[in-house]
Amino acid sequence: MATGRYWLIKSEPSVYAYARLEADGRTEWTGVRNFEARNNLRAMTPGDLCLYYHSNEDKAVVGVARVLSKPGPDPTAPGEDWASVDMGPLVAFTVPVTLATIKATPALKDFPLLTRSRLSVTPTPVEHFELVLKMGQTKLPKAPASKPKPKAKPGARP
DNA sequence: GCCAACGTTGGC
DNA sequence: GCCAACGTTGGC
Repeated sequence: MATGRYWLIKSEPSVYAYARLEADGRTEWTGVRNFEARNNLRAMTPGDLCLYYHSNEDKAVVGVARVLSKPGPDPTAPGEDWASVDMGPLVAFTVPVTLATIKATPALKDFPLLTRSRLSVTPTPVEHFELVLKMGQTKLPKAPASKPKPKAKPGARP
């Protein structure tokens, strides 16, 4: 299916904050040194959306990033079997969704951020993605990349 | 700054 | 192939 998958990626804000991704416009997501996280990176396809979590200092999901390239080798580990992808900013959350809030939300008790707390790249079920987005009082920008226009609902607005 | 969780390494 | 030791992540 053309519809992309959903992920959660982590970064310490002092190392690479979401605001910096917005300033840069695009960055190569490198430095993942965990096999499972690497395999998750390799499963990404362009257009996939990632919740962007600030670990340590903020402990909150602060925005949505978008995968801009196919996965490739991680240039920061030449000759080794790691992976990277290009990421770009999509939208910053109106309100950060804190870890405390997530933990206090029963519908998110199986959110991989909680159940796989030490993994820096985790797949995220679409319902978790949408709920966190809603909790961040944020909507995705309309018609991002290569998706067909949404169909008008029959008998909708005048 | 401490500590729990857990992935990774290396000895046997 | 098991398991203890070690290192790292990340919350508190």
